[in-house]
Amino acid sequence: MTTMAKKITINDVADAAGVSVTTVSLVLSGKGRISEATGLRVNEAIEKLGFVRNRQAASLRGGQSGVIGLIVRDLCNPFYAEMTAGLTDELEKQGKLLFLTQSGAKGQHMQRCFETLVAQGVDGVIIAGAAGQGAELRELAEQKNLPLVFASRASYLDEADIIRPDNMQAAQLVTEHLIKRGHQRIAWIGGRGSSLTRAERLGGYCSTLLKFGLPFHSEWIIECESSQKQAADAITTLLHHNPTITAVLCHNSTIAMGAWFGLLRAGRQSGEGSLDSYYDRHVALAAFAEVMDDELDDLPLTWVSTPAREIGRSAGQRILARAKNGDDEARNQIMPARLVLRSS
Amino acid sequence: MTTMAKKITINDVADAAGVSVTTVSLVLSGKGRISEATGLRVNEAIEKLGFVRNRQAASLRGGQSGVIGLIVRDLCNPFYAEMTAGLTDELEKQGKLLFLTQSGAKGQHMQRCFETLVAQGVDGVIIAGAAGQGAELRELAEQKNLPLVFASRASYLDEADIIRPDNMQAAQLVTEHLIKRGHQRIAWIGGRGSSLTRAERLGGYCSTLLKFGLPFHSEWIIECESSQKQAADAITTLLHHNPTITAVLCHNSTIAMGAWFGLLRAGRQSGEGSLDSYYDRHVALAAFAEVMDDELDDLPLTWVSTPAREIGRSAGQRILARAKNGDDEARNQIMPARLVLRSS
DNA sequence: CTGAAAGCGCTAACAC
DNA sequence: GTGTTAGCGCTTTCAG
Repeated sequence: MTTMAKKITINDVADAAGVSVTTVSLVLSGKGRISEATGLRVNEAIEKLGFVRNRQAASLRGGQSGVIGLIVRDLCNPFYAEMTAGLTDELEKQGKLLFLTQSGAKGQHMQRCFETLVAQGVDGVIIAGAAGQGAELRELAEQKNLPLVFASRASYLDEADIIRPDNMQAAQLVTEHLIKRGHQRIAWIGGRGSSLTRAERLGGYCSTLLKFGLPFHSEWIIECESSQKQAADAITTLLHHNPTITAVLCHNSTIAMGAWFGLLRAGRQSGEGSLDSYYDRHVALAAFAEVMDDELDDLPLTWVSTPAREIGRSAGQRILARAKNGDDEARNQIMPARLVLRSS
Repeated sequence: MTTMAKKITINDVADAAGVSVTTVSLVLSGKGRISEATGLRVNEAIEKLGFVRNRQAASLRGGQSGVIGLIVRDLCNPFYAEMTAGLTDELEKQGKLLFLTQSGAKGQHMQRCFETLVAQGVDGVIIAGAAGQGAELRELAEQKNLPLVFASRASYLDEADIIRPDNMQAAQLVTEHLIKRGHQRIAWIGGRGSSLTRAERLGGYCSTLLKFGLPFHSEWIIECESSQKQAADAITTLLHHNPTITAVLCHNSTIAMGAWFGLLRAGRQSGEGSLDSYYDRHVALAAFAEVMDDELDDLPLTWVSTPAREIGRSAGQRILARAKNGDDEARNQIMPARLVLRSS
């Protein structure tokens, strides 16, 4: 603690530059037409004094705070972490800032978070993982006349302004890919029955099978925790009882890793080769990936990705658009998945 | 967009309750002695009007904003994600809020982030992953008279107010554990040579070996990316060339998973049993874990954890303490690791 | 093109 | 206990 550095305000700058505060403010925001000379003088003074504009005061008077609030269910979940990273990137790029709050796994603190953010004067709120409180929140936001955007992993019917992955299309994409590679007996491993994301993906998987006139067996759909060990065991059992299966869809990267080790153990390594040469020996693996996982680079599998980061970015653009224009345009934005092929 | 709800201020509340703004303010902050009756009346009015206090205005006048800024290197890194989660938890518990910014992997945006946070009037800044810019930042903060706390994964010599894991102690802990279980030939797998965290851990590992008069072989220390495949290959090669090794320390959970599969493949499964019965057959595995990883539950290994979440929490407490008291007390806080035993 | 002055919503002296 | 009043630092009419 050297010098109790007195806070520099635009008044000080105005004095130093020999102009009025209005002029300084104008220079700061680049609004009114300021003569080159004055502008220069003001900027010099700013530089010299090390002035930083107090945004709180600015927004108190002006209106927009340049701050967006995020309520995220659980930051440690890689999907949300990645989404949040994408969001801050986008916001910072636009010169905005983010308030981070966590609603808790079951959304216990949702209400409190929302209130806090409102009190801070945010220009909009993004909810990542609504935990079924969509309707109330939307009402609250409307009351306060505050832009609200949802970013989710699956669709919630009662919410309107939402950005989410197209889980069904993702599943269709990867299923169709496997079919086109000649696979006719495609199984599914991973996810809990209660997962909405999984349900949507299963929809895409089943519908694609139907579309190609392929058989659908509910015994080929294995529920399983996201654990490599469980996945390895699951795939082993599955193939033991259903040796004709030639391809397996994995609900996420952990499952995929586990499945791969399971295959290794069973001597039926995954591979992308044509069926003719691998029939009855190799089983092809494909997986869903919400975040890029370096681990997957080592595996000979094809995966379909719905970049969480992109969802974060879009959510950022969206909330800013809504905060700027009084109202909004597009709603219910669905982010398509991309197929990433592997040979290895 | 139903009604352009006019913003409610304490003036409205004061009117509605038939008191002055001071009284309302006092009730809000619970400071002055307010009579039971008035307090009740004010709160009723607040409730009825749906008033939310504008914190920007409050902090503009009062001083403290109740907001802390975080500059994190990369949110997608599980360590930082967990740390950030712990931090927001702590702050929210204390009624504070967090601004989240990302400095980028190489700290490219550090300066800009810092400026932005200052402009927003934060009460303090936490830096997670300083990327060697500690000194400049500390100077900047001192200039602005702003509390600054570092949260790191390893020690940076030029930074003072820092909270970090005790990597050396962690390594000592786990190494000593292995030795006490009878292991005398302990190898190391994982991490890049450029990692400071790894260097500190290696220090603890080596010094413990020395302390117990055990041999140290540099060939037993394998550098390796955090990939299961590479870890599996590395441990296989290692044991092939050095079959007498009885235990392996893994730099993180991915390495541990990979090592375990490598052992499986080689038929030398990890186990915690006494050496007598497993000698020359089983190899014991131990690992460092910065975040709890469910995957590890499946593995028969002992690990030592430095909870990233705790570091976040401590950083939160610390910055708040510094923001409250003009100055600080403890510095360079080192978070000890905890040994978690497994039998399985 | 630039300046004077009126607040944004709230808090903190200081009165009563 | 409660009311009056003067700002916090900035933007924004409205005059020059």
